[in-house]
Amino acid sequence: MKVNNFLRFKIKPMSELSQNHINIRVRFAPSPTGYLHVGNARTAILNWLFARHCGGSFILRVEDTDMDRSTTEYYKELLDDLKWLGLDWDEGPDVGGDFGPYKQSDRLQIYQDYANKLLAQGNAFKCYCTAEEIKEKSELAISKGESVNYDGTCYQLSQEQIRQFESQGRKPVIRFRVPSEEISFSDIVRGTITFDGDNISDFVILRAVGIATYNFAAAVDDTLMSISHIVRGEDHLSNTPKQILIHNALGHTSPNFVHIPMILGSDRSKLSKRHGDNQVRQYREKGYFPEALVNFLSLLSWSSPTGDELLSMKRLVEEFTLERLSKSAAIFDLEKFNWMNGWYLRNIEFDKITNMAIPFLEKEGYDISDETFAKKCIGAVITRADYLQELATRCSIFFQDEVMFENDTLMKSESSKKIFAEFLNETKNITDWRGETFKQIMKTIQQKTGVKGKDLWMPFRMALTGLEHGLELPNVVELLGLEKSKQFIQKAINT
RNA sequence: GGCGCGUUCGUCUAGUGGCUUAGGACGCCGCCCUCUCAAGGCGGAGAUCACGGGUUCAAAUCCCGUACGCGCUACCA
Repeated sequence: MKVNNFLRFKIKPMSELSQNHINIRVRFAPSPTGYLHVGNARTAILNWLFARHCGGSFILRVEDTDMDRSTTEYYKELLDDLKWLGLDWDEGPDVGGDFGPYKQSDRLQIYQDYANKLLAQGNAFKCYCTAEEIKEKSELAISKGESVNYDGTCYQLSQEQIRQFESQGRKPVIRFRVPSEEISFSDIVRGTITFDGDNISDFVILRAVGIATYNFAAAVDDTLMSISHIVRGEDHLSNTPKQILIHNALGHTSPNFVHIPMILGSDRSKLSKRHGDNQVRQYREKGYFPEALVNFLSLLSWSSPTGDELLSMKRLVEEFTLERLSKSAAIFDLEKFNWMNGWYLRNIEFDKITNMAIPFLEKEGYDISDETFAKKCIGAVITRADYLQELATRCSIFFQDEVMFENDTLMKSESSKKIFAEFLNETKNITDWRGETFKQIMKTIQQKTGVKGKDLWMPFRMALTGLEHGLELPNVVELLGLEKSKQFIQKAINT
């Protein structure tokens, strides 16, 4: 039987007007079971933007109730990646706060107490069914076309039955008893959403080992931490009625819900390793910029009212509102992200770029003892790279001792041999070697040999860099220096 | 299987009943610049607004249905 309890569960919708109040409290609640996923990063970013836009609080809560998969190593890396993104939090496991502790593993007693309260109130019950028994029953239900619900085996156990289970060594879990009624709530992105309790199974809130499960811990903490808006991924939409049920049973008011769309891979399935890099750390290691990642990720399912896309953190904070969140999932388009990062590469202050790029050059094994030289190399290739690792790779032409030709047929022609020979001849007495000098020599070669344009420049580019297309040669030779330039041309002649 | 959510150019999106011959960005193509390739500037192609019904003088925008996609259905989060 369904009892319409709509009014009881209805969440008062909060308009953007009231969001300007100071008591906006949002949280990012990751579990430290791996490196930060870009989807989670986007959730963190949106929470942070919302909090900063409203002058509210951004809280970091670590959900490590899965003891098997959570590690302190990942916990540290998580914080590190969030900081790298430029996010900061007002309360969290590392900075403390009035609503701590902020690590769920430090709150286990709280969950046990609340579970006992629900037990005493009759909102929960001990269940001795094994995982195997439950699985068997749910498969049967599916085969019959029914929704997979707990069948109530342990609702009314006698003392005798309990004794029997205990003597078998069974440890009970605590399940929440889902009432047979409608659960309705207002999602700021999606509007009113209604679930029927009859379609929700009695779910475990406390494991046999006494540790709370996600839905329970999250529901308890969100109210205890006075969270005003839960901004999280759409994959939690179906968890929401369970959490509301818990809030309600505990006599708490539910926060506002904001379910943001998922980020998908190119084939529209959930973004995973298969699609390439899906961790913040991977982009970080390739030399993408945090401000570019934040910019790009915030534009997945959100847009500025101005229509602009290149947005600083400052502008994102100023312009971000929940109203402009879209409902549909977005594909992570690496090509567009590359473009955006490339834009940052070319627009961030050059000194900052070089400081960030130098470690990447080092990693390539280049000799960067001459910093001025390294900077010039970076400047020479900056328009041809989208991220620092690519930039470093492109700098190889300045540090290699030998040129590997992409295509050597170009250099075997009569005219190529002629212009190369002329080059060696012209540089015999040169001491002052700059790009201008090279240009002059090229002009002279052209006059003497009659070779010009592509036929003149292409062989030189191939001889000096090994590439058919690429940099402005005067720049290249200046950085290469006279000796190396001559040496490379000599090698080209011998090819 | 059940329940929930979603669906505008290849991709990210604007659009909240007439301002829309559906706008912008990435990518693609062309032109300019130029020794080449980038970068930059300019321009172009690209969407019967998933499909089918309604409501309305008028619908991408409101309602219903269908299809497809995604999520949840764990003693994961």
